[in-house]
Formats: sequence, C-alpha cells, structure tokens
Amino acid sequence: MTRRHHVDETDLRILKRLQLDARLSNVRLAEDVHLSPSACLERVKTLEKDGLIRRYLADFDLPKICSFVMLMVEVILENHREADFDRFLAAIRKREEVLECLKIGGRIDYLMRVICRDIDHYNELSDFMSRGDLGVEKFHGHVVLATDKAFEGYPLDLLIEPRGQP
Amino acid sequence: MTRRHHVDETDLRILKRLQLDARLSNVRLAEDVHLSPSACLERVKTLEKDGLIRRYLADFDLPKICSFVMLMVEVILENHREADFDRFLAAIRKREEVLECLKIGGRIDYLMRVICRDIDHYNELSDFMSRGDLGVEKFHGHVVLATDKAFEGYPLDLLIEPRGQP
DNA sequence: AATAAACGCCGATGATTATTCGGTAAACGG
DNA sequence: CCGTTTACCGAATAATCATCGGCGTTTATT
Repeated sequence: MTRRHHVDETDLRILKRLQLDARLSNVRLAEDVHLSPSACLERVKTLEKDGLIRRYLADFDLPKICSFVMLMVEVILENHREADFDRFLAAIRKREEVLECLKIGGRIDYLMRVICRDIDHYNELSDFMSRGDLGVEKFHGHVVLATDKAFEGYPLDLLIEPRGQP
Repeated sequence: MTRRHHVDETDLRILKRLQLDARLSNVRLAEDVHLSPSACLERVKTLEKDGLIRRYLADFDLPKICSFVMLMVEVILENHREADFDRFLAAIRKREEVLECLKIGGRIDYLMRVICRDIDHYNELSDFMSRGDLGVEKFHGHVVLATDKAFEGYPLDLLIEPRGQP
C-alpha cells in the first residue's frame, strides 16, 4: 500500500497552502500554518522526501505564449496482453505531444491529452498512431474547443475531511 | 487576439526552467538563463503581470495523501443554445469534484475530469448530474484505472521552435 | 512506574537570497 | 542627430533560508 506518511492537520494546511501558491516563502507559509519557520521547513522537506509533494510547476496561460491545438484522443488496442500495453506505452512516452495518458475502464483502453502546433502536426502524430507496430486498433481524437474550467488543485478538504465517524 | 507580449529566446528559457522547477531561486534561474538576478527578476515579474505565467502550484502524488476515485465523464446536453451551456457550466463550476471541464468537438459536448472519495461519492455527483435543471441529456463516466503518463509541462520547444522559414 | 529514546517544536545564528536603486549602453523614432 | 525607450548590470540593503542546540512531550521499553 501507499501511504506510509501520516498526514496530520498541519501537513494538510501546508499542502493546501502550497497548492494555492508554490512560491510562497517559508516564513509566510510558517505563519499561515501556525508553525515556526524551522519546524515548517522541516515538514515541507519531509513531504518532498516522502514524495507526497512531487514537484513545483509553473502554470502557463498557453494561448498567450503560442498557438496550438489540443486534443483528447481515445485509443483502443488490438489485443490486451501485458506486452501489448507495454509496447503502446513505451511508444507513447517518447512523444512529447502526448501530455498525459490515462488508462481507462470501459470500451476504450486509453485516453490521451495531446498538444500539437496545428492540424498538420496532429496529422503527423495521427500517422504515427496508425503504424502497425503500435498495436492500435483504432483511435478517435476530439478537438478541445475551450477549457471552461481549468485545474486549480485538488479539493483536499472534500477528499479527506469525512474520515470515519468516531 | 491574445499575445501582446512578445516571447523572445530568453523568456522561453525562463519559462522552460520554471516549468521544470517553479521554486528555483531567482539567483540560480538567472544563472541558468544567462542574466543578472535583477534583469531576470524583472522579466519574471513581467511574465506574471502579462499573465503568461498564471500561477505556481505544487504537484502532489495524490495516492500517497488519500484514497480517491478519478473519472473522465463525457457529457451530452439536451439542447445547444447559449443559455444551455451557461446553465450547465455555472452548475458544475460550483462542484469541487469537477477538476476541469473541456468543451469538446464531436458527438459529445463536454469532457470533465472528476475526483471523488469513493464510488458512493461519485454516485451522489451522478445524481446531481441527472437533475433536470442542468439540461444534461446523458453522461458517461470512465474510471481512470491508472495514470500511465502524467503531465509534466508543455513541450514548448516543439510548439514554438519551427516558426516559419526565413 | 521509571527511564530512555524519539519526536516535534522553538529561537538564534551566519549564509544566502530577494528586491530596490542608480547608472550605462544599445535600439528606436522623429 | 538627439531625445526616448528599453534592457541590462552591479551594488547595497532588507528579507529569507537553513542549520544548530536545546526544550518539552510523547512513546516504547524494561
């Protein structure tokens, strides 16, 4: 099982705060979670070392930086042996256009988020997907027309708070 | 159009670097992009002010923090008038379980990433989706079994580099 | 119950960093 | 050609980081 690290109330406050602003200075973070800077820093480092905090990343408004086309691509493989999944994933991991790849339960196998410069670029990726050695039976790309709600962090309160009745 | 800010080579280096590690100190960032700390800081602040950098967020290994169920939910609305979209979006924006909502081209209208504590919790959200006043014709949730490739930043080089032939 | 070990915290410290402030040089525009 | 803008640098100060020893509480052990 995962979860060797027990997340207490203070850890949770730290996580929630860093999820809102990862560049917060340790001093202000410490204030917000009611700890001394040294104690706070120690906790953050532990959270990082134990891998609960994986990394800190900058969130871009990509349309302001460059033009692109984003797609959600459903993938169905020809066969479902372990080797078939591995082969597909190994290939997909090398393509930077594939931002993420989710294994899905249901009639499709994978759902991928893909980003390309333009339709020509996607067409090229599309050809790649069709190559026989990938084991893809069929795939279907949905163009993302708009992001009507963007990811802004996990609702930790909602996920954790109601933990059993004492 | 968006893009009033012209992103030059140096800006691009800054963005790429911050995308890898948002908590990088300004001094080290300046070294990496071959600028003085003051010049570098000024550029970063401009990038933030112009909104190219939206925010800095901590990336969690959520399974190490709590248990949950993630789903991708396809949504089809009954009608496609502007008011129908607005009504639906207003409702789902209030639900913290909906991490993001993408407007999709094709036979479905929206694709939502949803996170719940457990199946009971999703069942409850499911009931919410079925309420008549949301205008949802039908929806279909796919459980996310695994994240085989996780988002780790945009491939800026791939998106920007080949900009026209001089 | 007593002791020991471990834990988490605090506050003080020197080292590091952030941020501001002139000042300079190149690019731009009339 | 000259004033304006832009982007940069380097130095100085204010703020922060990050380490350390020490303290009190909890936990485990005997």
